[in-house]
Amino acid sequence: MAQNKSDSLSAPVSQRLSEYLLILEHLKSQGQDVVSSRVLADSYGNNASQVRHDLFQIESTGSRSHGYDCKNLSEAIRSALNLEGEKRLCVIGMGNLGRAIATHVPFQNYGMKLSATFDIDPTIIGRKFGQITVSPSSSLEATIRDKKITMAALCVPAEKSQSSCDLLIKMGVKGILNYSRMRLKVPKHVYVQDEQIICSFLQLSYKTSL
Amino acid sequence: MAQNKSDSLSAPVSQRLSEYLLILEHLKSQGQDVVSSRVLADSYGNNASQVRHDLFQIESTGSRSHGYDCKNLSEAIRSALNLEGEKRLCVIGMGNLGRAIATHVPFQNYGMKLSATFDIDPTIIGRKFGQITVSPSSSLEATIRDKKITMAALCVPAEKSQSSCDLLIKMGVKGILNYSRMRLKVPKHVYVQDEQIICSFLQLSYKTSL
DNA sequence: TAGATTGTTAATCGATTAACAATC
DNA sequence: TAGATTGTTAATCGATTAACAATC
Repeated sequence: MAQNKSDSLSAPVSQRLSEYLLILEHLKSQGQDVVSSRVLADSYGNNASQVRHDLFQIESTGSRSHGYDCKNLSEAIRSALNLEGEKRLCVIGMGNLGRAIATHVPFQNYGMKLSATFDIDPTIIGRKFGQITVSPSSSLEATIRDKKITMAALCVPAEKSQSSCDLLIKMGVKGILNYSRMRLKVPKHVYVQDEQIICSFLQLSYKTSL
Repeated sequence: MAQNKSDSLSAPVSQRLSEYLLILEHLKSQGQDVVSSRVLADSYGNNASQVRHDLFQIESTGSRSHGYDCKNLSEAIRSALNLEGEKRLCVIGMGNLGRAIATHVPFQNYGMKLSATFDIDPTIIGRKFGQITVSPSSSLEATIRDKKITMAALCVPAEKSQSSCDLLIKMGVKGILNYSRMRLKVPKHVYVQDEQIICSFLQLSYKTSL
């Protein structure tokens, strides 16, 4: 057995594991039972050595000479990424991006549950996107507390983002995906991941200009 | 002087440079003329040493003892990221995510121009999001050719993504931001960046579970 | 068995951080 | 001048790749 199977995974590794998981789900849906590190690597776009090195860090159980059982591996990755249980999250700001997230992201397949969505606009409050009816922002504090929400996606305009963020943290939210155009100031115990869409385009622009 | 100022930047560096650029634009909008590596680092969330090391790789011109002139630095980063000129791009699939991109991403501030948006749904074709009226997917080939579009954001359902992608590549598109839930198969000369939103949430979930 | 593919360690490579001289 | 901050190199750290024995 040995070492650090239970230590936390580095960011590149956990990132890749979650992408392997999506690939596995797709393979399973196509009736594939087994996959080799080679095939996984071809699909992800890295190499077999890295795939095996990544999987070596979790409780994975490949069969030497036959590759990995898709179902087992999917479960091993889910376990390594702590996807068991049901983490509750909310979306703040139900413009087009908030709607896209509420409507199309398959949280329930990955141990998450979208428990609430919020907006301040009276013409949006009460509408339903995905499974959820939009609540007024004024009910944010009570809702987060009552539904024990621990994560949030922030999809509000730049001016509103820091104040929304402060409120979320005050109510005990531990992780925030920040889609707003402002960087957030947060205490150390809160995890913020910046997802400014323009940056993806800047990267795309740079890479295609080489 | 010396070495590799004109060589291409590594992915982590170009990534961070684009985020520094956003921070600089914000500082400028607040009337800040000058910024130190320390302040930039505090805002980005790394350390001053890394900021200087990153900026060292481009034609930046800080003033020892006073920091960097925001305007100069912004221009130096723009130049390093090849943001000069006007790169034309399109969005395929005008559901909520396509609309969010067309409406809220400030392409024109960063050397890009959204030249077309496409959908197959007749109830969406002809509507206007951002500056652009949605075109029918049937006109995709002609439009990409005529408007010399070189980049695309793919926001279509999983089933449609590979065929849309093939068409884009056939018409000469060099870079694709893939928001669809499928990994794409592309020839080596095409750059694809996967942006599956669920992966951001998986990462958030993992980090907040530690 | 022979062939394929994993598990695992070691080697390489690249990215981050530290340090400090240069200088505004 | 003294203090602040950059520019730049070297040291450290971590991530990726290579290699191959184990084994199904």
